[in-house]
Amino acid sequence: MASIKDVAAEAGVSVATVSRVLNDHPSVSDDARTRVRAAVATLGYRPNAVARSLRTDQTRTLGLVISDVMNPYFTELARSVEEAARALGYSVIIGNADERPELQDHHVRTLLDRRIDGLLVSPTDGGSPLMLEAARAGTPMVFVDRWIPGVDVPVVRADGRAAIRDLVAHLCGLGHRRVAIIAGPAATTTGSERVQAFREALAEYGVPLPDAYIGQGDFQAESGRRVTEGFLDLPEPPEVVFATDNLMALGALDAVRARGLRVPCDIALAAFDDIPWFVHTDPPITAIAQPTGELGRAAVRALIDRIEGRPPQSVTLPARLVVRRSCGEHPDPPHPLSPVQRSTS
Amino acid sequence: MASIKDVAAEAGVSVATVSRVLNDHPSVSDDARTRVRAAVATLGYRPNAVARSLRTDQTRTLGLVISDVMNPYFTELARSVEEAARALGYSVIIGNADERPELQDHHVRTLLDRRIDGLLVSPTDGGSPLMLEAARAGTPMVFVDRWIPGVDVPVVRADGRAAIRDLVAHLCGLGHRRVAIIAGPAATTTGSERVQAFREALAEYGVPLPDAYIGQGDFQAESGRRVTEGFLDLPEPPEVVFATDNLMALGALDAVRARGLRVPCDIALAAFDDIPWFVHTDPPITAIAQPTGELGRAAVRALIDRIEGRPPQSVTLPARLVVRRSCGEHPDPPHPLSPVQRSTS
DNA sequence: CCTCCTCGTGGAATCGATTACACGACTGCG
DNA sequence: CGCAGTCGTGTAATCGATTCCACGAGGAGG
Repeated sequence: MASIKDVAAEAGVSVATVSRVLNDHPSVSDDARTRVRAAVATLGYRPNAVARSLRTDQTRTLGLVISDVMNPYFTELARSVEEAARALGYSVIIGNADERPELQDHHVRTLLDRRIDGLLVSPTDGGSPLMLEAARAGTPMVFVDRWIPGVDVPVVRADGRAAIRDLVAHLCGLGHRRVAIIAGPAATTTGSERVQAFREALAEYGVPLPDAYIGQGDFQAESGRRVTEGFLDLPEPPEVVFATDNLMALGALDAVRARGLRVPCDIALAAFDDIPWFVHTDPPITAIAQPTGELGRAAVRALIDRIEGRPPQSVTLPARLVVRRSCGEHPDPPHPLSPVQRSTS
Repeated sequence: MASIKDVAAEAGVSVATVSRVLNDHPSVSDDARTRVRAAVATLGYRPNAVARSLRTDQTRTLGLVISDVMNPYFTELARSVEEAARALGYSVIIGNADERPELQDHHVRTLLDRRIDGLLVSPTDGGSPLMLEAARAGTPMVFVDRWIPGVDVPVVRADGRAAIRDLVAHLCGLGHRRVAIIAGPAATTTGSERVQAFREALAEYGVPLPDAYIGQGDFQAESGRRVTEGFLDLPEPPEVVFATDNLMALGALDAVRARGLRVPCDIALAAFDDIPWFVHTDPPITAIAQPTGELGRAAVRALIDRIEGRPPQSVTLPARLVVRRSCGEHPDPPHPLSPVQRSTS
């Protein structure tokens, strides 16, 4: 592959001049500029990004470590992050932690070794020493969706509490009193926050949330299935199951089906994180939707602010409830014919 | 950040010795080795991958350019590729082309600029000059899922023809005669191959495939919706719609719903590419499943063979039909000797 | 005792870029 | 005509690693 020296030779100038042309430095004569441009074209020369990064100490690359690529929420997040970064001239390298702390650390380490300019993380656990150390060492970093408390790193996330209150109002309005929740790992902020918000909202309606109705999941489909089976085995099973992410909702649906039960007649179901497929499940699933695209854009903005020396800021955006049919019909149906997607705010 | 020089100073040896310790070179005394190890630990030193890559001319990184990350099929492919690559000591950088040739070229270019060791591509179009050029220039490359004809690059893919014949048999056995297909872009091999296989299989049953029943899609949900609406507007709409990817099937389902029609009573639906959500749609959707994980692993194996100087080989794996309820029930009750695999929901 | 190996080590070149500095040519002004 | 400034360009240092080569010490063998 042609190097800058080959271009210099071909154009009859020094490498310094070639470099200046490449970087649009003003003090280059028109003559030299055109000769260099021609040489670049005939040789099909492309600057070696590795060499350039070594010299300039910047890679124009962002690392994104997410908890689980197979979760459509994170896929969409990754997509919007890449899009926003590309618009600002940055590339993104994605690391998939698969909800496994050691895999998360592996990716953080290799990203750091590659000297990425900044790191976007949705932590799988409560705080790996590696990440803490990186943050302390001054690696530009922003948490997205989940975060680690007590670390001085901006956080970009959605606040689901209002939407969870709306959901509880919806459920109670439907007459449900025995409601259960499939929690995410307590080590994740989203895991504990959603349970707490749910409990508080229920309390406002005088509805208890007994321990037996709190199942411990891990944000993966299989755990949703397992926890739901536990609920169904209870002497008095819940009337509603609220899965705190979409994958666990899928598992819950599996478990309900496997027993030959129907949603919502036999048991109601709601989920955190809305995805396109929820419109088409049987029945369409009531879910809490995050402004995923906005989240990704805001996270990139914050990180690049931090990288380029501007003060970054944390961002919290509201989530919203999207009512469908998986929790039962309203006793007074406003529009009995409309099949899907009503949203409340 | 500490460099190799700092480690050398701390350990009281030369950078050459540090490098030898880092790379497990045999001729280093035990004494020096332990001193270097200690220095590495106290400084928290990590080798700079950028500098190393510049010197060794290898990045131990693979590029993967896929057509659309939001398509669960490709998400899964990406995941299995990353997993297989990691097991062999390589990282993966994913580029999402979003079915747009210019975006595909953008990613190929930045990947090449970063001097990745090899490129895995699922081409969005019939052959960008950039990719052809890269292949000719000797960049290790492997096509996965889709490919560009006439280029000497190994291909790892699933052959859907047998499964499509099974699907046609299933449809004809159900008594359907007016069958339509939503095709992918003709420029992609999968786009044209699936239509052709479908047409040939239908011919064996004496069923025609009129032009009016061939809709042109682009592998995105919106096109599935648009094409399906066109079918429904026909004076004699089809009895079955076969979407050649899962996203277009989703769009088709949308369009059918929007008309207040039901699957499969009013119109049957089948899709290429099976995904977990198809079990839970209303009704569960009959689909052709690819061995996605195997495909990803085989592609990585082929590419790394090529990179490390072993002869790479093309791989073709069979896809298989998964019958669910979206094409209607068999007229004759549960028939266990069906040649195709039934899924238990 | 001298020679020849082997072994561990360090010096220095190298990868492909960027950029500080020096230098020569030219311009303009006094 | 001479001096100062501007402009375009080239030389060389540099980034952080790897690796070839040379060198000195020590052991084995003649």
